[in-house]
Amino acid sequence: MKTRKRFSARTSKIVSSREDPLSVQSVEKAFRVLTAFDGAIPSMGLTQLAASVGLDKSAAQRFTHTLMRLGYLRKDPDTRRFELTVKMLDLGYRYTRANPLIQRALPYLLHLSKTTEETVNLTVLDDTDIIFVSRFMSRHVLNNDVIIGTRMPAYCTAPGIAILSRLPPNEARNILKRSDLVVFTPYTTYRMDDLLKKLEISAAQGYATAFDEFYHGDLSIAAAILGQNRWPIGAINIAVSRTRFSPEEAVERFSSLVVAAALSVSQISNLRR
Amino acid sequence: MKTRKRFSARTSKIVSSREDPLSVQSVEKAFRVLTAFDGAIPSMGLTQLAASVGLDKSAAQRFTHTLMRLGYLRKDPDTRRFELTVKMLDLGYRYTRANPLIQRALPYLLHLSKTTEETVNLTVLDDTDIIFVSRFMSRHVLNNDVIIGTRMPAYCTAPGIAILSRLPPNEARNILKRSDLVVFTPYTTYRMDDLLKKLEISAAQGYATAFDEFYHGDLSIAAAILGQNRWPIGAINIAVSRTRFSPEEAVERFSSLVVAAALSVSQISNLRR
DNA sequence: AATTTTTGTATTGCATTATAATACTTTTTA
DNA sequence: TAAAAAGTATTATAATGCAATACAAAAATT
Repeated sequence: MKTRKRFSARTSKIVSSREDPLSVQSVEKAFRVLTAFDGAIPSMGLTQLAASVGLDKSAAQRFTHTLMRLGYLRKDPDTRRFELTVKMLDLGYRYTRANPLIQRALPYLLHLSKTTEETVNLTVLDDTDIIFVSRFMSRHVLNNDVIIGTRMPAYCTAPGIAILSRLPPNEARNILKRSDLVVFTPYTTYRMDDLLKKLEISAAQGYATAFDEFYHGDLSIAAAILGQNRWPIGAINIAVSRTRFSPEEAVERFSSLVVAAALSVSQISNLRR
Repeated sequence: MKTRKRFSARTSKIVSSREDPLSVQSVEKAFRVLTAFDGAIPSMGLTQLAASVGLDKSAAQRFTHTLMRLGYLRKDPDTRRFELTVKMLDLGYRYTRANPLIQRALPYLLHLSKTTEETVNLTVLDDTDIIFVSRFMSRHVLNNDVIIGTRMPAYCTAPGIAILSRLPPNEARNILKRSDLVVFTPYTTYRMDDLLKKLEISAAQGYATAFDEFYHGDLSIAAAILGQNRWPIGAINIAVSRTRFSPEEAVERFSSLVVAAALSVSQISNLRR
């Protein structure tokens, strides 16, 4: 009867291991535990954690123990709740330091930041999102809760459109199709044909714009960075506040700077096709 | 007889598992693989990776496979070398968002940053190091390769001294003893009794200073943030360039601001003992 | 250009490791 | 104060992860 219980209990696991026998399930579970914590759920007790990641108490126990030993998790001695440790930052730090694009772009971003005194970002694409990987905020900055690691949908951001516009058209189209096209503001471009038109315009002029599409009052101008195969590997953008510039002024002032910086970081001689 | 076989076959592993049978070794190995990459070694082939983390090729194969499936590692299709993906940033991001100290401190840091127009940092202690967890750079910034996640030795930084000075004296002493006291500049404080004196001064005046101790030309003033038990949980510092201020001017201008901000973020009514 | 060596990929039987049940302890709630 | 819930510790079992091996594909060398 013991065996029977076990059998029924593990059916799903057996299936999943069959699907990919090379994959180490313990590792996957450990990451399930780690990624159970975020801004909404900053700490959990063992039972709560176990429930939230779909493990039994024993398993949760072993993984929390392991992750504590490795230093990524700590348990508050009073509340006995688990929380992430600062060592988690090491992981992101490793990526930043190991990434040649970020290292190569750094001086250009700094230069842009100092000459314009506006907010300058480097972003990369991850499926349907862009992720901020390097950021220099101006003192006029609008938005303080965009930090390194923040994700935004590609379709409604200047960097996202700039990157998509340099992908083969059907690739870009696929990404847009997969995207959850939410209307964040009255100015959000969300209709597929409007988005495709934006891509065309971006490809033609060499830079993309997004005015009030995600945040109210945010004017953003971006140009894609291309790798050796002319494949877009990221984007540089400048973001300014509508209170200080009109869209036209912003384009006039910053588009050529952004394009020039993106070209400098690109591993090719000319951004145009 | 089973037990006997176990014993002979895998002596080293048995030892380690005996020491801590609750720990999941696969997870530990996965993290060995992930943390093999950094600025110095941004990418590796399978064999090289296996050698560098002390796994055989089979194991390296399974862990890279697993980590790729989870999205933290990618393999360049041309070079077949592995590298970290931007998903690593998610992990650090989770910590930042889940950490109540960082969230609580944010508005005060922003305020400091805007009013002073100087570089403002929030740091926490991790053993003998401080780690930058939040940072607002001024345009006069000296040092561009300090980013979120950067570690520095506590003993030669203002935030480090500020934090240590609020620990029980023998705790602070133990940390200093464990520290590798490197002389970075001619002004680095590295003798134990000088360091202890710095702690005393910091405790007495409520803020710590570090002038040219790690970077030439860097003047830093820090105050510790205390938790409910008056235990230091981090520090706020302002860093300015010697080209623009003398140490005395910097102290005069910024020490009270830093102390006030740290007190505001602290969960107590008064920074003094 | 051919050969050797190195590196990467795929497969499999075996036994160690991870598992999950259970018992026990402590804390919280009623 | 009792009951319930949460956390901790232990252990037999078998499924998982292991490492050997074979195969394939690039580099490196001749």
